[in-house]
Amino acid sequence: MATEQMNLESNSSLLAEAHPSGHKANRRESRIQARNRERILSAATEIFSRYGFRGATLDQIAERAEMSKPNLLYYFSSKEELYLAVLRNILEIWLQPLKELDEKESPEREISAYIDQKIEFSRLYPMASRVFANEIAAGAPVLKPVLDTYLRDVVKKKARVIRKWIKRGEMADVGPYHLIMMIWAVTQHYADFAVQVDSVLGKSLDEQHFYNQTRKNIKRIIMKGIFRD
Amino acid sequence: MATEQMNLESNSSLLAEAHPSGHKANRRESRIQARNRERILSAATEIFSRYGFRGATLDQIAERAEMSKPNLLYYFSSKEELYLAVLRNILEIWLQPLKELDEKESPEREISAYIDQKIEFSRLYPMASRVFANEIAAGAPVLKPVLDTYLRDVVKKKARVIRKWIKRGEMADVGPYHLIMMIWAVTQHYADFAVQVDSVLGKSLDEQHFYNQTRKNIKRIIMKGIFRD
DNA sequence: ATATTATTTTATCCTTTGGTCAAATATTAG
DNA sequence: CTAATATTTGACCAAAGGATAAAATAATAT
Repeated sequence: MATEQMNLESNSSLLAEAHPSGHKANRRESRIQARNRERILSAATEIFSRYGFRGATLDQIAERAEMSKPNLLYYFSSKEELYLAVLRNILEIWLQPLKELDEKESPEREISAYIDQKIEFSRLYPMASRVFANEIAAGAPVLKPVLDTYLRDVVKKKARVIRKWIKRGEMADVGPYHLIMMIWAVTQHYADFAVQVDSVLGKSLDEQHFYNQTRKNIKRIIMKGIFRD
Repeated sequence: MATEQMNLESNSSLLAEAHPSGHKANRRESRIQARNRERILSAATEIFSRYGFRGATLDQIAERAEMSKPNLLYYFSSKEELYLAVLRNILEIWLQPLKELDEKESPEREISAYIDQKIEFSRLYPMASRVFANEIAAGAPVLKPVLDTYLRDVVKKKARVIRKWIKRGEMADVGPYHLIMMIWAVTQHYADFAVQVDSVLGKSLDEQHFYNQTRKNIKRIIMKGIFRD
């Protein structure tokens, strides 16, 4: 079992919380605390990805994390809090690559790099991707406020970058938002629908050959679709 | 509330079941039966789409369908059976457009039509799309056998069609499977991630202008990506 | 109209689940 | 080594959830 987990310290003020985990005002996170928190988050990511927020049970998560349920609740005092911690864990790195789009670089290089990073995310954190997808598909009960403000602003800013490239005649005149969402859709598909991909092709992004082939195909079509060759 | 519902009689042997609803060997479906079944399926689609199989509750579904829970269970004798009925309802029409890809027609026309149909599906049945997405993301506990056989075969057949077009030099040399999945991903995105789209753009496929703009953008990029202009 | 069948509801059962408590058991500090 | 603190667990609880039984109410057929 791939212990899918990612680090994220820079909460950049969104979804921020007073205490690192809503506990008492602890002085510092002990080694054992850090270890258990991580184990729990990893287990939770797995279970939430499979059953969604409502469908996941603390018993399952606790079992995956190899500890008793009360022990789990000692670290995260409610299911909601745990779910929030998992989402917080995901959102920032999900969005990070987009933030890096730089108008001063060539669109070819930038968009190509963006696609690479998104596919890499799908490969490294498929479960996280599915938790995120699940939250969105469920109507984003938790993330909606963040999407409405933070995500919206980031995307708007980057749409402006793309528009600039278009005005400079460096790429085709496509809807910037649609382009961004198209890249999201295609790259996440291989994580969110991994089972379907496996049914149809018998392959997964874990296989390097398939991974590269996927990357090449996606990039070929999109790049050719927005640049003159 | 759009009463999202679709008809599907031709079960084409997959996911088939003995009796129309697993009940006693009823002679015929009465008017009231048909009406209630439909109401339940519609309600179930809505609730399952929001909470997944596990997260959905019969109470919620019954309430949405405006009947008591035992009454609901009179029509579908278990939650599983209801879920299966919903999925059955979805799968065939989800796949129908792909089946229509015809090698004797020009790839431009065929792929263009395919994209159109998939977007239309996202517009008409967003909840159904999310139920399907949910099932897949959850590891396809119910649909896996069907995906492994039926879906696999259909896609393989159509990949062959695309390969033929490529050999004839009528389109670019892209991986047929990746092309198909790319179209799935992009078109479904607007249904499965509708909330996100709304957060970022404040628009939905329900708005005709946005619908057309989306369609145009997707097709522009993909078509340009696989055809020389 | 009456018997038969179909539909609906009320009451109920049993299991699961999120969460609490207080008692143990480790761990760390002095 | 001992006191204080942190971690862990077993026993519970109340609410929710899937499902059943049996009685009541409608429809339909003859």
